[in-house]
Parts: sequence; structure tokens; C-alpha cells
Amino acid sequence: MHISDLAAAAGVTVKAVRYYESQGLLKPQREANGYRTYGAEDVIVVREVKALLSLGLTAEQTYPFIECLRAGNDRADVCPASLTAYRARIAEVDRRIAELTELRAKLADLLTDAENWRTKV
Amino acid sequence: MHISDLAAAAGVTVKAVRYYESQGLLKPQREANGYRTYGAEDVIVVREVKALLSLGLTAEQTYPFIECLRAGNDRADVCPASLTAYRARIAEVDRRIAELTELRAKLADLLTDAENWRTKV
DNA sequence: CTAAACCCTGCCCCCAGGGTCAAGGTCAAG
DNA sequence: CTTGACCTTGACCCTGGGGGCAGGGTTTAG
Repeated sequence: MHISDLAAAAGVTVKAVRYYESQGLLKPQREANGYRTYGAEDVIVVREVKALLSLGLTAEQTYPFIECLRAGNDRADVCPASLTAYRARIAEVDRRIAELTELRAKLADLLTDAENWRTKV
Repeated sequence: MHISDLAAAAGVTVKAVRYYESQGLLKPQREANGYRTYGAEDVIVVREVKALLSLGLTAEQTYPFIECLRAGNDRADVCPASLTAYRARIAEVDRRIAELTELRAKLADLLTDAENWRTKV
């Protein structure tokens, strides 16, 4: 299959597929005319990458998952490295939520303050 | 004062000051040799921009605050436009926290699922 | 006079692609 | 055989808030 078939099958753009390749996540064959050729397993890989990116992982962080797939597993997240990556991402999200919660409080204080100042004057 | 004096006084880097200028937040005079010259009021502006950026606003979104200062107000956040910007940012943060909370739940589910799959096999 | 310390502009880098382009390949209809 | 539609390729610029570096001009102190 050609790149647009893969992109359509996996629900991403052609541009995204080429980007994944540039990140080392795909290594398609090339036809004589230079066109990239993909196999059915690449659809699974691209879907997985898409899903992981939507969870906020970076392209680099999807590496262990893809390796897990390539190692012959049905699921990308059953390898120890994948579990570690999940836990790291959860910790990251928790940290971010804490930061934003604190930020929210700061903003609310600033807003209240500014409003009070206005009624005072 | 020159750019490094301003940067030191406001607690930012020289690079940041030049970036703020490129975003239209500062319009320094130029000496004959091309050096930028700033007044004491610019220190206030840069401090304000720095504070607002740390609250997660974009450089563009700091515009109303700076205008408020330039209009002669002692505080950048007492103008109606500033209050609106605060509220918009709070809403944005709330949305982001909700997103991340949902994402956190998804990740926790995936992790549990992957762990169970492993003990099962 | 010279060296340090400052200033200038301009370029490349991040991240995950989006947009656009010129060039060339492929396949069907006419 | 040619035209047109559609596909592919690589290459370039863009995002936000600067960091880092290059290569040059300027100023100030010793």
C-alpha cells in the first residue's frame, strides 16, 4: 500500500506519516519510482502512535510501544517499558494538573484583587 | 538605560527583551550607534509581561495589560480589558485541567488494563 | 593601545506536524 | 499519443518563547 492508503487506513494525514518516519517510527520499503510501500502491520503502528500522541506522549516516547509491537506482541502496552512509560506520563500529568491548579488559584486571586481595586476607586 | 540594564532590572534575559519588542510590546529609542535606550517605565512593562507570561498568557494576550499601563494606570490589571483577559485565561485553565483530568483517567485505565493482561498471561 | 564587556543583526533549534510548492510518476479516457 | 486527474517525492516556511551561536561594531577601564 502507498502512503495515502496507510494514512487513510490509520486515520492520519500523509504529512503525519512522513513525520513519523522522520522520527524513526516507520521504515517503509521503496518502489523503483521512489514511492513508499507499507504493509498491513504499519497500519497498526500508525494507529498506536496516533493514540499515544493523543495521550500527550512525544514521538520519541512512543518508541518502546512500537518496539513492543514489532517484538510480536498483539498489544503495544504489555511490555515492561510500556508500563513504565505509562506511569511516567501519569506522573507528568499529575504534576501538570497540580501546577495548573495552583495557577488557577493565583489567577482567581489576581482577578478578585483587580475587581476590588476598581470598586474601591 | 541600555538593554542589559533593563533586562537585569526586570529579571529577564536580553533575548527576552528583544523578543518582547518583536511582539510590539516595547518601542525603545535608538541611539546614534543603534543601541536601544529604555526608560524606567519600561522596567514596569517588562516585569508585567514576565508575570503575565508566567501565568500562561501569550505575548499577544498581554497587550491589553500593557496598554492599561501606558494609559497611565498604576496597575496593569484594573482596566476592563484586563479583567476580561484574566477571566478568559481562568476559563482556559479550567478547560485544560478538565482535559488533563480526563486524560489521567484514561491513562490509569490503560495502565490497569495492561497490568491485568500481563498477570493473566 | 588593548582587552573586556557591551551592543547589534541574523541564523538554527525546539515540537508535531500544517500549508504550499515545483517537479515528476501513473492511469484512464479520448 | 496526448490530455487531465490524481498520486508521490523532497524542500521550504510557519507555529511560541525564547536559547545559543556567529560575526561584527562600540564603549569603557586600565
